[in-house]
Order: sequence, then C-alpha cells, then structure tokens
Amino acid sequence: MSAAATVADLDPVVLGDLEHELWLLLRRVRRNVAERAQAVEPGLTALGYGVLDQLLRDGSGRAADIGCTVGADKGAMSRTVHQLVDLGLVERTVDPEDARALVLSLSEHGRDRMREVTEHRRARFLGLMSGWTNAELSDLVAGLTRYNATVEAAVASAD
Amino acid sequence: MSAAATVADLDPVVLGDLEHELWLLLRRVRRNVAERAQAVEPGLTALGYGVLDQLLRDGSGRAADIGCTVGADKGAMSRTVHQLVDLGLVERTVDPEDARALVLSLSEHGRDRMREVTEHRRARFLGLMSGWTNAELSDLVAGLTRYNATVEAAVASAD
DNA sequence: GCAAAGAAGTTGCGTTCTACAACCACCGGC
DNA sequence: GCCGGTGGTTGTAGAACGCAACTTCTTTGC
Repeated sequence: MSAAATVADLDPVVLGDLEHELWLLLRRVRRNVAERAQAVEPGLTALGYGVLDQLLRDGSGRAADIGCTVGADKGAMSRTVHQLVDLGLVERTVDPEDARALVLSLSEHGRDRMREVTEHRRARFLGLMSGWTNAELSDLVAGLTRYNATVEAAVASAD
Repeated sequence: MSAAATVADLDPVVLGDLEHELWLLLRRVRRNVAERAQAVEPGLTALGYGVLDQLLRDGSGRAADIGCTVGADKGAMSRTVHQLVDLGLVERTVDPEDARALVLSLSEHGRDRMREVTEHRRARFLGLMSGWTNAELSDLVAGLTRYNATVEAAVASAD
C-alpha cells in the first residue's frame, strides 16, 4: 500500500551521511568563497560575493528580497550594499514605486569583474572535475537545487 | 577524439548553478548546524558538533587527524576538545605510541546525546522530504560524497 | 647518545562576521 | 491625519576563526 519507495522507510545511515557531507562541504567551501570574493575585489565580503552572484542571475532586485533569499540579516545587508557601492560594483537606485526600498543592479565594472572571476574559476574547475561527465554533474546540480527548494518551501510554510 | 562526454565541454551555466546552489546551501545549513549543536548541549560550537559526528563514525581518532579532515585550525581544535571534555561528551586519552598526541572517543553520555538528537532530526527530516524517493536521496548523497572527495583529492595533491 | 628539525597541543591576540536592538523614513488602511 | 508594518541605517556585543609564539615530545642524522 506504500506509494512506491518514498523516504518513509529511509535508511538512517543515508540521512546521517547527507548531514555529514553537507557539514564537511560547509567547512571546505567557506575558505573557497572567501578567496573568490577577494579575487573579485580585495576586501569584498563573502556575503558581498553572494549578492553579486544573485544580481548576475536576476539582473536587478530589491535589497530586502536579496537579503531574504540569501538568508542575511538586515544590518549585514545594509553594510554589504554600502561596501559594494563604494567599490563601484553595484548601482543603487530608489524604487520609484516605494521610496523606502532600494533597487540594486550590477554596474558595468561589477559585471566585468564577475565575468573575469567566473572565467578563471571555470578553467580551474575543468581540471578539477576531469573525472566527471556532464550528466553526472548536471544530476548533482539538479539534486542540490531541488534540495534547496524543498528546504526553503518547508521554512516558508513554517512562518 | 574526445573521451565521450566529459566536463571538458561543460556548459558554463551548470558551473555557475553549482556554485550558486552550494553557496545558498551553506548559508542555510549554517544556522541548522548551530541549532543541532545547541540541541546536543547548550553552548556547543558548530565545530564541536562536527567533531562529535566524526567520532560517532570512526569510533575514535587522534585530534590532529580529526582537525585535518574537518579543516579546522590547531587552536580551534584545542579549544573545542576542551569544551567537549568539560561537557562530558568525549574522553581524552594520551596516545600510548606518541605522548604528544591525544586520542579522542565518545563518552557514554556523548553517544546518548548524539543518538537522541539524530533520532529527533530524523523525524523532522522524514516530514520534510516526503516528496522524495529513497533512490533520489541516495543519488544526491552519493554525488555530494564524490564531490567532496574530488575537491579533497585536488587539495591534497596541491600540497 | 646528542643535537637539530619537526609535529602535537596550548595560549593569546586581532580580525571578521553575525545577531540583536534601537532608531528614522516611508507605505498602507481606517 | 493617525497607526501598524516594512525597508533601511547605525551601534554594540558576542562568537568563531586564523595566525603566531611557545612548550613538550618524537624522529632524523651524525
């Protein structure tokens, strides 16, 4: 009567492994992100890099929305935005529909810097992942994306 | 002449997505890990939780080795170990083969606490992942594990 | 054996990031 | 026009991490 093989009969070891691997990943990637941020511009925060990445995807967005998606505090967002503007990486505009809100978008300089860093990263990444196929990598990305969406949905419904 | 479909002809978007999802994941997992650590024992560090998790898997190990696998500083490890011992979660023994090294192992109390937290986590996790099949979850864990191993191998070879 | 090189751990210090709170400016409904 | 709610700014305290100096012990070389 069970709806095929859902996680209801989950092997506890798999859950433990998931959290274990995520934990290891967290500690390993931390420095990596910091390095990438420094490559974009010396003194750039990891959070700043994340905001730039988000802007590179969405084109532009309101500061509060971006802060929400990356899970950042209001204060941290405020300071980060100021830093990004001072570095000339993002443009800061007041939303014409809401004078409280700020609309952020990548400056030409910011876009160039991100493009350059991405290109550099890509070269290193290709050497790193030489044993992987495109399909395997795509599957991993798809799984991560779905996992993120699942967690986010759960958090949103628990408001 | 290419060896089938390796990542050599990788779509740049996939790489961008991977790093994007990982970045989002890490910011989300951070709080989660902190909560889990607090659940084990108030005041417990995220690093402390990681050490406990590692000990739960390996049974016991030398402090330096654990610090290496989790990517922690010597100083951070020293402080964390003291905290874990003070909380009665781990036992601290001098390695009979090397009087400099410390051998760590979970105490009975530590094992009980970890078991309880894991059980509690598992219940929440089952509700969260109701839309997933065991196979999908296993694939994700396998992909993450392999990714971690790939990155670690690259770091190790660049010594 | 003994001296030098090096690894394991401890401790102190500075930096960085974050979470919390108080505050101002602006939108919305009544 | 007043009021609750939201976006943003600033200040502050706290935690965690990395770096470096120092001690103790092992190992290597002579």
